Amino acid sequence: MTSSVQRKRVRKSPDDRRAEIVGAAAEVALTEGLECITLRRIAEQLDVRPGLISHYFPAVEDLVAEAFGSAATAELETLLPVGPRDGSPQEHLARFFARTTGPAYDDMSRLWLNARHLSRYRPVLRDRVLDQEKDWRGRLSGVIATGVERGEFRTEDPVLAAVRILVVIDGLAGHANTGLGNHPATVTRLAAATAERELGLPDGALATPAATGEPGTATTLAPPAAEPAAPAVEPEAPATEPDAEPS
Amino acid sequence: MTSSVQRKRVRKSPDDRRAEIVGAAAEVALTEGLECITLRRIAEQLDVRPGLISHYFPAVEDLVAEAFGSAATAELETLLPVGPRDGSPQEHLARFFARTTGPAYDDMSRLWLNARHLSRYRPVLRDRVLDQEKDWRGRLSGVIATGVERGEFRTEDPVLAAVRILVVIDGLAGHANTGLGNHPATVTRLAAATAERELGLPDGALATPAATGEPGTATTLAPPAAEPAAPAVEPEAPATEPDAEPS
DNA sequence: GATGCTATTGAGTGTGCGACCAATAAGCAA
DNA sequence: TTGCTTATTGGTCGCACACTCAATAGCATC
Repeated sequence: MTSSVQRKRVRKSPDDRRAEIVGAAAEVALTEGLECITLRRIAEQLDVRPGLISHYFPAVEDLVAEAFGSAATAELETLLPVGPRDGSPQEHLARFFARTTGPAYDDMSRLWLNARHLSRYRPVLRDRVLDQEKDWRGRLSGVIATGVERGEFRTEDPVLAAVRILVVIDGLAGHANTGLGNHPATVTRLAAATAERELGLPDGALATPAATGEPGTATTLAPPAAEPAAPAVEPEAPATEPDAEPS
Repeated sequence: MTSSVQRKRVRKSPDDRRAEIVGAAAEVALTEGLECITLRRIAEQLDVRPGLISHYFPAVEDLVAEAFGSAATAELETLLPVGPRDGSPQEHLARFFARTTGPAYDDMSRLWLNARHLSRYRPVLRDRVLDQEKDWRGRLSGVIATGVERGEFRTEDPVLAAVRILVVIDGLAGHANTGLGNHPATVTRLAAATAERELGLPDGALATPAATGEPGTATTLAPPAAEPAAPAVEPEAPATEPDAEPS
């Protein structure tokens, strides 16, 4: 009896529900930030009650780490797919830079920044960040090593080269996120340019299709050489929502 | 009457008090993070009541921005002093890299990371971050421009070179803060190496005193040389406290 | 030594957070 | 259909936060 209507319940298998929760949290993390992963916010997203989230993740910190791991893993998968390499390592890297310096990567770079900062206070997240760094480094150095084997690249230490490349990308990300828009191509060019230097490639070898203007005048002082062959992969534009204030 | 002892009050001039508050907030920002700048925390630091902080900063967000600006300005001042240049631009840059890639810069790089992330949610801080970026960029490009005038450096666009250098430094900072310690010298070398390339300098020209091994062989494919000796410019060790959980 | 200005306090408001738990209903198995 | 397991709910607790404001006391001035 009584007027209080009982809420309709949808009962799902723990595995499904758990995956659903992590998915929602990853989405919130990408669009609004890791701090916005709260019991109430995720519950609202899934149209369930906060208690349910607590049931699956007794400590929210674990959900935060899981959400970051999920998002980062997914991004790495589209960034450097491990499966059938349909192109040369050089083409792979060119696509890699095209995406990481493009708008499609904005959310992800914000998330990396977010995770790096937050991992200062949250040990579980911190470990996840270290894991992801390892994965990204491993995947990238793998591509590089393959390139070296094929004689496309020349470097003594693929891992070191990978780390340096990732460092530059993160640096660009940090700056891009603060400014209103992205950096001009002359700045983002730094990423590919670093890679070219690390891998013994000619200037412009890893240039983004769009930036194919006058290669050689741009980079530094070098009057270069090779024309950048156009690798044909343009990243899709991600749907982004306005941010929310977490405090 | 009554047993409740009244708290002893120390009355100071608004200017002094305000400066004191900003100073305390800057210290907390550097050691514990911008999120730890709360009315209670800063009040405790100064042994006053929270209400007093509110009195000087009706919106905490303003204090946060002020604290960041204060800390960043101070750091820039020791990093690239504007006054009497006692050395050549090249020496200036070498010291710049020695410090930015050393342990004395740890707190500051964490703070930059912190501020960049937090500025996503706090407009006032965001503006401050942009201001500081402008200052740092201007100061660094100034040194570079001087070097160009003197024929020490060679670059088409000092500002572009400055931005690229700062991007690399921030990238290193982000990675260093996540990992347990700092990166090995082979990675941090990336910063000076980028600058050398941007400025048309020979490899190793900006190397840290310690890393001054075999200039010219080091940068990319070559095995790095010297073991770290005692650097001439040794930064003071900052007193660091264990972190607190801001939420 | 008295007076007035104001820097500082103490007490309180409302909000959002994670965490906890007994009660409840969904849906599978008998 | 009946019963049982358990996924899900609703409600509550305590804490930390920013912010407000009348009351109070330090101190310069007279």
